[in-house]
Amino acid sequence: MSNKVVRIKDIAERAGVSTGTVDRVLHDRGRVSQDVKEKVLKIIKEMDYEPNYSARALGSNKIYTIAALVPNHSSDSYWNQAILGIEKAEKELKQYGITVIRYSFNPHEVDSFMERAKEVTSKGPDGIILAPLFYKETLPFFDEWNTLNIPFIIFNTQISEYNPLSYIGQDSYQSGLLAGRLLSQLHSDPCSFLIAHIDEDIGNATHLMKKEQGFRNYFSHNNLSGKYKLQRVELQRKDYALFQRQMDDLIENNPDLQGIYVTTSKGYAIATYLEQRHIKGLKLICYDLVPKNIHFLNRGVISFLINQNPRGQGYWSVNHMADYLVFKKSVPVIKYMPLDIVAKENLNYFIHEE
Amino acid sequence: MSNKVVRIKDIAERAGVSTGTVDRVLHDRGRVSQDVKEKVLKIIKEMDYEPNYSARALGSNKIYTIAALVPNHSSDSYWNQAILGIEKAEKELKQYGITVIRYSFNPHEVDSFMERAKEVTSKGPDGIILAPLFYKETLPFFDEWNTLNIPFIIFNTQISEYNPLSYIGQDSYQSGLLAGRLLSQLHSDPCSFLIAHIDEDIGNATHLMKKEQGFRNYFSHNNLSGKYKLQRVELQRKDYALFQRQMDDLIENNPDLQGIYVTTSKGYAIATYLEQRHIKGLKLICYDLVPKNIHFLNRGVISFLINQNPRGQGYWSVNHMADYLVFKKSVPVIKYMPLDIVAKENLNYFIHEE
DNA sequence: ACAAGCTGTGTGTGCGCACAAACACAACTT
DNA sequence: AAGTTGTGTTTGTGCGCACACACAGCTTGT
Repeated sequence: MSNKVVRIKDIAERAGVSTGTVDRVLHDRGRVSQDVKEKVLKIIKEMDYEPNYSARALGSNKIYTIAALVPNHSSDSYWNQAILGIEKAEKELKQYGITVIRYSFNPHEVDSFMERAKEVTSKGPDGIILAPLFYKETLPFFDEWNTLNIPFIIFNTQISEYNPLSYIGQDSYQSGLLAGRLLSQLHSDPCSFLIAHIDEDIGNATHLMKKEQGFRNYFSHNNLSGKYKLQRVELQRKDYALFQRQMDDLIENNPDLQGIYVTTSKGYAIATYLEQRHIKGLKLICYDLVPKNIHFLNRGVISFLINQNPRGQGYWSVNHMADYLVFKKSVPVIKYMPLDIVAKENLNYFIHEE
Repeated sequence: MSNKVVRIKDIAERAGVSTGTVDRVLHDRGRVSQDVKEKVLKIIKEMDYEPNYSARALGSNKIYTIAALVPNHSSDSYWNQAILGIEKAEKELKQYGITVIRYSFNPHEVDSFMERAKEVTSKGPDGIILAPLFYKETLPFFDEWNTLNIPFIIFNTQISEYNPLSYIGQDSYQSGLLAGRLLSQLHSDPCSFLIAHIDEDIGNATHLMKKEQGFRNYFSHNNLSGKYKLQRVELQRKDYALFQRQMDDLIENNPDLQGIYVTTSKGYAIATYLEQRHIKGLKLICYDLVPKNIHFLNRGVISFLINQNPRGQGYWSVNHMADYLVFKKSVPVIKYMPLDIVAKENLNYFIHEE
């Protein structure tokens, strides 16, 4: 194969037409006779043409606005990290005419989300990225954006219907499986494990149910159901005294309790409790590199963290949208983020990740 | 801050000079008076100028050849993966005029390396990437390339002296620490662990020594030296009967042996032995997602793999070289790859990684 | 003293592409 | 028959940058 890069001009020459015609064929802008179109397409294929993305970005000096609909619970560094990723991508893509406008909502108030989503819709951005925390309430917006022809990318929480341009995030079920593996390897003798959902309405949070399902299936698939006893518990931290009492009860009633799997980033809540009560030896696994979790990981109270990489999720969401809008590249329908197992010793690479 | 992207033209305007002058300042091509240079630099900083890399790559239609000096032991999928990463980068960068020429050598024969390295030097490429497996023999080439002004990037094995443009790979010491953490968490009762170097001349392989050092230091730093006994062993598989006998001896003489840390990707050798001898319960940790290791990871013989991501190393090596040559970006002196902990359940994400 | 070389500066061109504008020509209308 | 629309095509311009070139004013060497 030749090492010369094929340009539009080369195709035009071979086809005996001008570059403008080739351009119209490439972008399907019409105004090309059927036979010429076919001829050009054939030559494009033959010569294995690949557009020069630099030139493409340079030539079209459009300005694209991307709306980012992201929770903004300032106390929750998880979402802040997602925003950091978004901002990083924005900085890199600014020169291609990408501007990201953030619309933040309260992740615990549906109304707040609805209001912001309406605002986004009225602004008519070129693309939307969002973390669809409220399943039911989000669907009508998907419908509307589809009819308005606004592409949208979802991240963090998977919703396959209503064809988003792309989903970016983890496979919750698989991460449950992984958590099962980790806990069972940390304690190989028969004992009981807890599955803790903290501060969540798990009826509405399908991804947490998937995590639990994965966790449970790890044990059944590996014939460990007889060896380990599993128990689910839902906890709220609003009333901390109550939280403590519930934990006290759990510890007391489960003398063979050896491990706890927290399905969210709230593992630090249990870690705090364990330190207060001077309970040692209990294996604790939860999600995400928020400062409190890192604190307890370093102290050995949390054994492992599973990194959901919110920063990467934000970054790739914007990036894929830009690939679609600016470079007209095809983007993958699903981009599963890796399930990073984080211990004290490899923590740094996930914090400082570029 | 304004959302307008700053161009060379804007800087020229503000400085009251032409774009050519700004260009000369930017590339330090001389022919600019000292005061003008300072003024322009000041304005560049003030306006937070960032070059448009698309335009930069577009304008200069040079062709760059990068020489890749990589082991090619066809039976070793580790290096094949590195090559896959290199090829992926090459494909992406072809349109910017990057061509990668591979020079493969036998990783077990110094002469083979020397010969190829000489060949590379005589071809005078625009940049060189290499895995410097033979420390002593590589240094003279570094010297030569430095005088010839050929930038080189090393990966996989770190050599800090002789200022390479960049090192890409893992922090061996840190990965030893991590291995210590993993093994000690897998077996929390007092016992003894083995550090196994297989098929290597560890006198010449500094990175393996660093791994061992890290591993040992994990235990001393965490006051676990009393609890766990550590023992180093060097094994060769050439004579497999001998290998087996050595292993038999080790098992017999260490009744409290509970875990083995293999400093390379050769963990599958020990896994094979363990299966043959029907030895169960021994915890095994080693490196890299080569097929045989994956096989034993799936069967539970290997507990965890630490992924050194050869694919990523190859990819980033070419990428950084292109950043330097084509886009004139500054590249980081060290890019440490993350220490990925791989279990059966998160294996997929590291295999199919884009 | 005057060509030759150096220094500091401005100008012009082209990279591959997107897109607008211009153009040619046919098929209709009125 | 002249105008009107629509279709297929070409031509031209500009994106931001690198780099070759032009040129003026100055310093040398002979």
